[in-house]
Amino acid sequence: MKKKPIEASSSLDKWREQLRRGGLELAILLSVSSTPRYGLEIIRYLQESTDLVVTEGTIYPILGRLTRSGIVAAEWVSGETPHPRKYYRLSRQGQESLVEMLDHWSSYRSKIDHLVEAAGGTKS
Amino acid sequence: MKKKPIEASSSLDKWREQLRRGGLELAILLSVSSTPRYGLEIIRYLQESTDLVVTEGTIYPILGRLTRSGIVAAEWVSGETPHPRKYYRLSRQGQESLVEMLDHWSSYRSKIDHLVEAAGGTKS
DNA sequence: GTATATACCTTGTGACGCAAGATATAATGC
DNA sequence: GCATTATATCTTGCGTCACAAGGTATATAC
Repeated sequence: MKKKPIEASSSLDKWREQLRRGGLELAILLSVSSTPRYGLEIIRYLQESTDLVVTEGTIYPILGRLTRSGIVAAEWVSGETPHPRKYYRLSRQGQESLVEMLDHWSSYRSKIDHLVEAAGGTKS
Repeated sequence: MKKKPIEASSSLDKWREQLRRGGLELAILLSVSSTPRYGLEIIRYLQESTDLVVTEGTIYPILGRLTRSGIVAAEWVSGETPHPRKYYRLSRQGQESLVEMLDHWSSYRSKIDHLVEAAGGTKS
């Protein structure tokens, strides 16, 4: 028994997931924008600094995509640690993309907040 | 050739889409939270007040899902307009969900903004 | 009666995140 | 040696979702 009430993914849970996904790429880019980081390190960084939970199955495909499109650059570093690590950093193009993304994020945030205010008009 | 460089949906475009999706449900709920609205009206409202572009193929499935899960309630109104309209409003449960979603949105926004600040630390 | 306008709904497609599992390397325990 | 553990990266398969495109319904205009 026990069975742990698998009402698990309520529509609210799903929504939270969806929202998180929206900013995932941005969060990852921000993680490697000021200093290079490797995969697992990004996961830990996001968890520690924002409690955003990202798993390996999520992050590696995204990093691969970002690398292929030239937004981040990857470099293997071995010898200093047990297992070689692949460090990612923003490319020149990535820096430009990031600026645009931040701009877009800020504008998007304002739009939602505007809706919230418009809707909350009845509140005291 | 010609071929029109179908770099069409650049990775940036895709990202913008993804971000928008994250807040879509919230935006729709906010649209009907202070006053009932029908489908096309929601589309126009979002476009006019936030320039968020949502199409019918997007909104009806979402409204259907929200109705099935009891977050919004739908009511047909006919007779007063050429074509009958289906008005949506927040249910009691929907009001509770909305409060939680707003709370979550606010927290999520802070997390991303926190990352932005952390990353921007190097900027002169 | 056909064209136009408004409104709602459905189907097919492609992208995506992610759980689960595979692979690699090296240190530690016996 | 050989198994275990720890760290690290990568891949596969599944389910979900937004959305373009196409379909249905109603009423007015010509």
